[in-house]
Amino acid sequence: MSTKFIIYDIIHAMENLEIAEIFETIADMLEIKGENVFKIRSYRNAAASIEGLPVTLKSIVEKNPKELLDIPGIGKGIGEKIEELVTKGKCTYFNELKKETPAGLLDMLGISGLGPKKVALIYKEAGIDSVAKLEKAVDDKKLSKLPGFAAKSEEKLIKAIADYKKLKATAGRFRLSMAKGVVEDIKDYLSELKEVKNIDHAGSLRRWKETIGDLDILVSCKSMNDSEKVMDYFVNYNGVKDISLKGDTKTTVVLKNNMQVDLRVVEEKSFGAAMQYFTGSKEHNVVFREMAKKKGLKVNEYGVFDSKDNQIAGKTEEEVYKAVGVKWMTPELRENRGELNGKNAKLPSLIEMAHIKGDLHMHTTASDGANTIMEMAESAMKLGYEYIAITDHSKAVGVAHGLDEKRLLKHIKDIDAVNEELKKKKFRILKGAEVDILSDGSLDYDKKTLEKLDIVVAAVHSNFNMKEEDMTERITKALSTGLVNILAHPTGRLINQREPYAVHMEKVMDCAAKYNVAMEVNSYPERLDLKDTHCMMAQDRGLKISIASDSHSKAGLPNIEYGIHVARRGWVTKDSVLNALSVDELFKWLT
DNA sequence: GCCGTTTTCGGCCCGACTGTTTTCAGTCG
Repeated sequence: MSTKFIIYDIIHAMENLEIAEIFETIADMLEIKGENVFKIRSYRNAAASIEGLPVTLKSIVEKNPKELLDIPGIGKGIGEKIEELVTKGKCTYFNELKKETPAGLLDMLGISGLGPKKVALIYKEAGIDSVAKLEKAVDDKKLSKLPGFAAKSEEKLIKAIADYKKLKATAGRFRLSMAKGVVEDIKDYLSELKEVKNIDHAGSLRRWKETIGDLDILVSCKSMNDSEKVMDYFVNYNGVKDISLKGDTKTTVVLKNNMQVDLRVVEEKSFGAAMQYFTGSKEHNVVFREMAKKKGLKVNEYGVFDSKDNQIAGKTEEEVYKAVGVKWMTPELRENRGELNGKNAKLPSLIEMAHIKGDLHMHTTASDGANTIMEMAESAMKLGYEYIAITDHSKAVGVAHGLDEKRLLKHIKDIDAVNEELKKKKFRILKGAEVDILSDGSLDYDKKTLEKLDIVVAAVHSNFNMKEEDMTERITKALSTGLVNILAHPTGRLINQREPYAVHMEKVMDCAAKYNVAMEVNSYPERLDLKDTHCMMAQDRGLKISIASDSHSKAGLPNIEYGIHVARRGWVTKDSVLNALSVDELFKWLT
């Protein structure tokens, strides 16, 4: 092996998410150091910008490093650091900072109530540089000697350290579907109070982010005199474990499942402004408020105010946007990806539930589903669909009672029979299968059997032992047979367990484009792994996107809602969605 | 460190809650 190859192997090509994380860490270290706050913000902006990027930084650097400067939030300094990270696999500035900042200090920042100033103080005055040492110091009552740390601070720290450890075990974020269930329950509970006029949830859940950090709920009352009553009632919700803080307008609790919930109470004339404010994203709001400022206006959670501090908008979100000269936009778009003032300020017309004509991934009792072919079809008709595809597991997934050739052939006949029955209702069931790409390098069935199917969904099932390069290779091999119509969960990973590698996704998408394979946005609550950025990557390549429920019961069909919203976050339009096609158009695409 | 329809310097979003203060800094979202 030549030296060149050895070096390439050692230097692991830096991925977008890793680079974003390095900039976040740099920002944390600069905060502890007490650096200029705007410099710190620049690093955080750059990190956020990189996270939402639909292309790899590696591909930009390879093409032309100067194009890095076109990315919002990235200038000369950070651009150079990205180039160094991509080509050399390291960042000198980052390494220098690391030398002067003990790693444990960064962990300590994760403890609620401890910010950079206090961490720096504890480190300087008491030499504490890890969560473990901090825990011991609190136990030994050593912290109370420090300025600003009285008895109450220590008491709070003990709790905060315990919470930190628990939250770390759950990686700090929760699945969208779980968060949705919890928030609806709390909203039901709060609406029983007659003082509550309006109630809705905001935050990343309203933006339908794939994972949720905490819940934000907003309530409006006729008079702020009622707010205390609302807060008292809220903290008595039976899921509440701890009350973190409680005031007239803002209360924060931690639920028994360690989820944090913020409740805000505002007057009715401010409800829209508060919804806008707390829906975010933070980056979207910063740009929005800057735009307002340029027009001599001020935006906060109570409304839009003119130079004389008169409120000119605030009751509804629409009027808040309008007052600043922006058309209201759906929360999924509010990520500062150019939706406010970018070159493409013309917003896309996004896919909607009403556009969906069918669902191309579901299971029946033949493998691990709970309902029959007919039951699934009837439920789909109730949703107004024209067609579905039955795609039971192949024999590769033994635990799911996957079908071998013989059982698949019988399954096909069964589907034919149901199709015959539903003919007069003009409903069509496509004969399909979900094959597993990683199993043995084949597509689980021979070519003759696969050609009897209308549609083949190829899935990459979780395999934590397989190297990313090997996964890419197997996917490429499978797609190049020309027998696959849809590629499902190409990362093979479940959310929160491991992030997919951007380079892997880029190669897979290029391959899918070459063989005209659609990418699936999977709505199964445990998955949702084709993320917003992946949808953008797919659309950039002209790929069709299949938004599927992957339901294992008739009750699971409406879960497609989650996939639709994730696709909307990725600016997916109706034209890109495979299952927005009519049944005739779909068959035309398949052949 | 980034940015520009007040442009190459001088800005950079806004407010609630807490604890320990004696009027506010730190943290958080």
